[in-house]
Amino acid sequence: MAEQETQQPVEQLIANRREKLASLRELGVDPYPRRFRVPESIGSLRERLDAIAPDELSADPPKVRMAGRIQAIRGHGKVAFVDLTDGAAKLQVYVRRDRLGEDGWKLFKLMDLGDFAGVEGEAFRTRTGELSVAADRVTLLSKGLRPMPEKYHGLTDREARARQRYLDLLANPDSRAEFEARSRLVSGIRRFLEARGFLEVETPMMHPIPGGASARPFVTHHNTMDMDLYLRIAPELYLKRLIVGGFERVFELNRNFRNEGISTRHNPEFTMLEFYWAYADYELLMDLTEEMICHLAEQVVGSLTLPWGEATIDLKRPWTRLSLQDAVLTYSDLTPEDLGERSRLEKAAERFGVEKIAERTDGKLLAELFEATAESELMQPTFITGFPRAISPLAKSTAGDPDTVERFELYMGGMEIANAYTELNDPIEQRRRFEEQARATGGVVDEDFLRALEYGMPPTGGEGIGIDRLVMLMTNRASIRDVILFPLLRPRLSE
RNA sequence: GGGCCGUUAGCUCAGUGGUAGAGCAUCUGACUUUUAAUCAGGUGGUCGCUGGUUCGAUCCCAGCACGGCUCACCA
Repeated sequence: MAEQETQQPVEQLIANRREKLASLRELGVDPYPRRFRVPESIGSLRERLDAIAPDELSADPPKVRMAGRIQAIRGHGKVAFVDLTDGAAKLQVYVRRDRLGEDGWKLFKLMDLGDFAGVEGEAFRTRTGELSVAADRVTLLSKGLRPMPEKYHGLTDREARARQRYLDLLANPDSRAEFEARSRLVSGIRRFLEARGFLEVETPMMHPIPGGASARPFVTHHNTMDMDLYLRIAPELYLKRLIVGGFERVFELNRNFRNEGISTRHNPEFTMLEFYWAYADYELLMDLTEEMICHLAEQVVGSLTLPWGEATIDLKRPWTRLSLQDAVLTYSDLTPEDLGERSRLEKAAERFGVEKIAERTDGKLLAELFEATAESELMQPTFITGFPRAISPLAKSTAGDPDTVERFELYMGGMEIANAYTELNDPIEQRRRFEEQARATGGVVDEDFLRALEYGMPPTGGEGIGIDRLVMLMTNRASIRDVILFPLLRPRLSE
């Protein structure tokens, strides 16, 4: 209907395909049939056929059956070559008019790039040696109405790639490979931890009290209970309740939500691994972290050296361990005296552009100086230790040094990757820290968590690893948006 | 939120103060072993949106939208 309306260009291309769709229906063809069973993927079919010697293949051509998306059509008059792909692999189909018959050929001519097709035929090799299937029958499995991205350059516009990820995955094999790598990484983590007796658990994503980190939460509301809830900023306090409950090794690998700025390293929802290990401490966690990340790199990348922009990250163990203070001293011209008394510290902070100096504690200033001087320089895997107690409310203090805690952060590629500590399990000390924090920032004390600690929590080591950033490192991507299938973007008004 | 940059055909990209071009895709024709098939011809544009300057703006200026990088916020 309404054919005389002014047609926009895409609409013309769509109209072409809709006309073919109508023609197919007139021929009695269902353009969206219910099923087309295939015994195997194109990749596995290919592999099987590749193993057959050429003369054997031509002597006794195997009957094959496969399905996939039409990626290319090279027409040659009464013959055509079609690339059929299932995303992972592709196999060429040789279509002949005399082999399909008039009806089959007419039907084939109504197919377009991007349509899904089922093919039955015989395998053979062309004279250039290309493994192919001579089609006896081509069945339309799904008609596409929109034109596919260009075959050679793919889809490069970064905004379009993120908004229409399905097109990115279709058109850019590299992108697909990176998300497959992400999947292998996540599954590798599960197997690694399960093999060591860790139990995967699921704790609430909606919290009555946000806790476990200091970021601003997203707020939502439950109507029938008439209560505000916060999307979790960290699962930490729930996982430790499970340690209290007697699960001695637990992990959770899922989303956290933080209502903060967006950058190449921050997405409002991101994936975090947190695990807790009873009777362990942060020293053991460092060993486990080295072991796990090396294991994952070998599994996902196949190597312990990771290309990272202009640099190369070498995961060979052992990794450098450096205190927060030594890191600042190493990556700046500051002296130990500059980091000593308050006035010197403030001066140093000012010199490196730290803001709100007056209202920040000594420990916070040191951490700020670390960020300003060392963080972006830490390319090789480095455990930073010696964190001030004042910025670590959930960590146990170092023996003989009440101002420092048993905590480390792992840095690689100039990014924070992990954060871990020997968990504070003294309920009285934990209450003091919470109350101190509540006074300073106006937060709410999680009484239920404190009550759990009062029942007794064993000495425990706990760690969080930012999975998106780890994927960035393993796939050499500079932006977190490249490793999240559907990163948050503002909606576009048109469309 | 600040700074810098970008937005041209479905896709990938050129380009100019005088109403826009290429390749791929699409359409028509030729072609029975091609593979970024080839050859010939055609269709396709609100040059992100809105204003301003100008005889004339896709181009210059301003605002807005969306995106990229970066700083800030933030672990």
